[in-house]
Amino acid sequence: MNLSEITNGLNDKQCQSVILNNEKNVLILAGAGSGKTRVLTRRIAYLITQKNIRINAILAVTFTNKAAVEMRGKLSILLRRPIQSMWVGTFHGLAHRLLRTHYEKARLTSGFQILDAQDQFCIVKRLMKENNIDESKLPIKKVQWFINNQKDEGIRAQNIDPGYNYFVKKNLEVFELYEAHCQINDLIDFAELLIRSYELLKNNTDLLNHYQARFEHILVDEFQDTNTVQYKWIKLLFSGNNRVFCVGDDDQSIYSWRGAKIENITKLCTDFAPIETIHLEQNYRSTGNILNASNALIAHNTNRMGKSLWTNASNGELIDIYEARTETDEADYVISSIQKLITDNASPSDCAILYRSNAQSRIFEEALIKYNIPYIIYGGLRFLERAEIKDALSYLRLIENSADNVAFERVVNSPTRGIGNVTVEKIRTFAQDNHTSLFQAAIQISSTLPTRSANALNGFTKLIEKMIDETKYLGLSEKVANLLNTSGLMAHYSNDKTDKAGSKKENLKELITAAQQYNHEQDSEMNEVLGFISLASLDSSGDTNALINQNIQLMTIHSAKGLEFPYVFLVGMEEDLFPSRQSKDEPHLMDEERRLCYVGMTRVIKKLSLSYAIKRFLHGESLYPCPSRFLDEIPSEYLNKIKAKFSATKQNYNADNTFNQNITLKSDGQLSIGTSVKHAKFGLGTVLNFEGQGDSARIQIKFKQVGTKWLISSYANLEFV
DNA sequence: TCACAAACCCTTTTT
DNA sequence: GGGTTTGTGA
Repeated sequence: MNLSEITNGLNDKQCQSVILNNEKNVLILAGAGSGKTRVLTRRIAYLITQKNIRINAILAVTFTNKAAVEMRGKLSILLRRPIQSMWVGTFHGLAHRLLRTHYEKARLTSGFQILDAQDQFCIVKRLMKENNIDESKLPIKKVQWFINNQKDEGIRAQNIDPGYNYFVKKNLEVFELYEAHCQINDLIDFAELLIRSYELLKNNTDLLNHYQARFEHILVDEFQDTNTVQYKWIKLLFSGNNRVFCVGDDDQSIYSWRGAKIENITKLCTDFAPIETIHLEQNYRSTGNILNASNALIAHNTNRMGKSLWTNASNGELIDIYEARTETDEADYVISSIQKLITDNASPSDCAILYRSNAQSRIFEEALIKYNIPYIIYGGLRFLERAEIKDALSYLRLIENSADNVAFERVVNSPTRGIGNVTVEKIRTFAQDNHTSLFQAAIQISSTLPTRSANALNGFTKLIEKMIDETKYLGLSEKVANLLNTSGLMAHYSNDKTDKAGSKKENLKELITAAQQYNHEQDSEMNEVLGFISLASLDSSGDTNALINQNIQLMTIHSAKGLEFPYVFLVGMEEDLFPSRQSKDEPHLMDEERRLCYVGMTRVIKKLSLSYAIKRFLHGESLYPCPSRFLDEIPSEYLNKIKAKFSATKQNYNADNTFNQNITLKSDGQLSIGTSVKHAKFGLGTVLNFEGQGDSARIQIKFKQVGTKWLISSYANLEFV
C-alpha cells in the first residue's frame, strides 16, 4: 500500500495531520463533520504501512461501541488484513480486557462479573435496607450517582473525608458498604472497570512498563468526553517514549454529567508537551445554511476554545421549523414528511428522528407502526437490558458459576416457584454467616425450612444442578436454547398475558440467535460463555448492523454523536424538554444543552427539520410549553416556518382538552375549519385555520384564485357559502 | 407466606 | 405512562 492511497481525498490540513512525524504528540481540534474519525483511521493506516509500526503497538480508544466497530471495519478494509489483535475499543471495553488478562493482580477471580446500572441500583438498595438507611431521606438514585461520580474522579471511599456534612457522611457509609460487597462478590461496575484497571497499572510497575513499551501509539477519539480517570489512564500509559494522538471538539462535549471534563483538552497541552495542535475547520458534511445556523447557535456559548466551521458546499435548503398542535400532530408531520422523502427515492435509513429523551420515542414509534414504515430505535430499554433477557442471562451465569449471587437473586423465584422474600432473606443470612454462596446456602438450609418452602427451594437447586449437568458439553447457543426450556422461562413468557404482542417470547428466541452470532475470537482472554455475558453488559444494544439498511432511525441526540444522516428531524424543541428542565438554572448545564443542540444540527447532510408542539402530554399531564430558546438563537434567514394545518393556540382548546375547531366570529356567525366562504375581492375559499376568537381572530383561508391568505375577521367581511 | 391488583410516585442524557 | 411499593386475599 502506498502513501497516496492513504492521503487520497484528504485536504491539506487532514493530510498534514495524518503524516505528521513521530516526534511530537498531536491534538487535532476538529469541528463537526470535518472528518476527524477519518483522519484518525488514516493515521493508524499510515503508521502501520509507512512507519512499520506493528499492529500490536497501536492502542485506539473510541467513545462508543458503535464507533469501535466502525473503526475496526474501516481499518481492516484499508489495511486489507485482519486486525484482531489490535487494541481498538471503548475505554470500558479495553479496561475490561486488561482486567480479564490480569485478574489476579487486580484482586479479582477469573469469573468476575460486570454490574450494569440496574444491578448496581438493586445492590445499593438492598445494602441500604439491610443497614436501616432510610431511602426517603437518601434516595437510592442519588447514592448511586454519588458513588459513580467519586469513582469517575478516581476517588475511593477511603479517600473521602466527610467532615461534618451529614449527607456526605451517609453517602459515604453506603459507598463503603457497597465497595466491600462488590469486593467480596467479585463484582465490577462500569466506573470500577476504569478505576480498577488504572490502579492495576499504577500498582504494578512491571505491567505498566510492559504496556508502555507495547503501545507505541495511543490514539483517542472524542477526547472532550474523557473523564478524570480516563485521562489519568492515558497519562499513565504515556511513558514519554511513545506518542499520543488525540482528536476532539470542545463544542461537542455533551457528557459532563458523566464526569467528562472539557478541561482535559487544555490539560493535554501541558501534560503531554511538546504537542502539535492542528485545527480542522472545513466541514464536508452539511449545507451552508445548516452550518451557518449551527455556528450562530453555538456562538451563544461562553468559554469556547473558538473556531468557526466553513464549507464549500452550496447553501442548500432552508431549515424547516414546524409548529405542531400536539405531540401526535408532530409525529404525524414527521412521518408524513418522511413518507414523501421515501416516495422521492430516499432510503428509509437516510432519515433520522432525534430527540432529547428516550421517553419521546414512543409517540413516533406508534405513528411509524400506523403508517407501516420500518424503523429501528436505539437506546431506551435496550435489548439486553430487558427483563426476560436478563433472566435468561442470569440462568446462564448461574450455570457457569453457581456462586454468582447476583444471578441467583434474580432467578431464584423467576418464573415464580413459591420462593418468597422471607425464604430468600434466610438464605442471605445463612450465606453471610457461613461465608458461602447463596446457592450453597440454599442447599444447606432447606432442611430447616417449612415443608412448602423447602420443597420449592429444593426444586430450584435440583433444577440448576440438572441444567449444569445437561449443558456441560453444549456450545453457547445450544446452552441458551436448553436453559430457556428447562428453566421454564420460555413457557412462562409464552403464557404472559401482559405481553400481548408476544415480543418477550420473540426476544428470547432472538437471544439464541445472538448467541449463535457471537464472535468469540475478539475476546479470547475468556471462555465463550463468559465472553458472551460480558459483552452483554458492556454493549447492551444487541444491534446487528444488517438491520440498519432499510429502517428509519430513532435515537437520542446523545447516541447520534459521531453519526450523520441526509435527513434529520430534531423534535420536541420546547423549553423544559430541550433544553431540559433540570439544566435551566445552571449556566454551564445550559451551555451543554446548547452543545447538544449543536451536535444534533450538525448531524445533517441535506435537510434539517425542527419541530415543537404547542400542547404536549407529558408526565401524565397536559402542558403548553414555550418553543425552545435555541430556535430564537438561529437567525431567521436560515429558517422556513411552517404551521400546522389546524394551528392551536391555548384558547382553541375546550375545558375537557378536546380541540375546538369552531370559531365564533360575531354573535351571530360561527364557522369551522373546512367551511366554504366568499370574500368580496378574493372570491371563493375554504377556511384552513384560525387563531383567537371574535373580531380580532385571524383566519387562514385558501382561495381558489389567489392562494392562501391570513385575514383579520373584522375586516374580512366574509360571506358564508 | 406468596401472588396479584391497586395505588402511588417520578420523570435526561450512557459505558 | 410506567415502574415500584403497598395492601389484600388466598
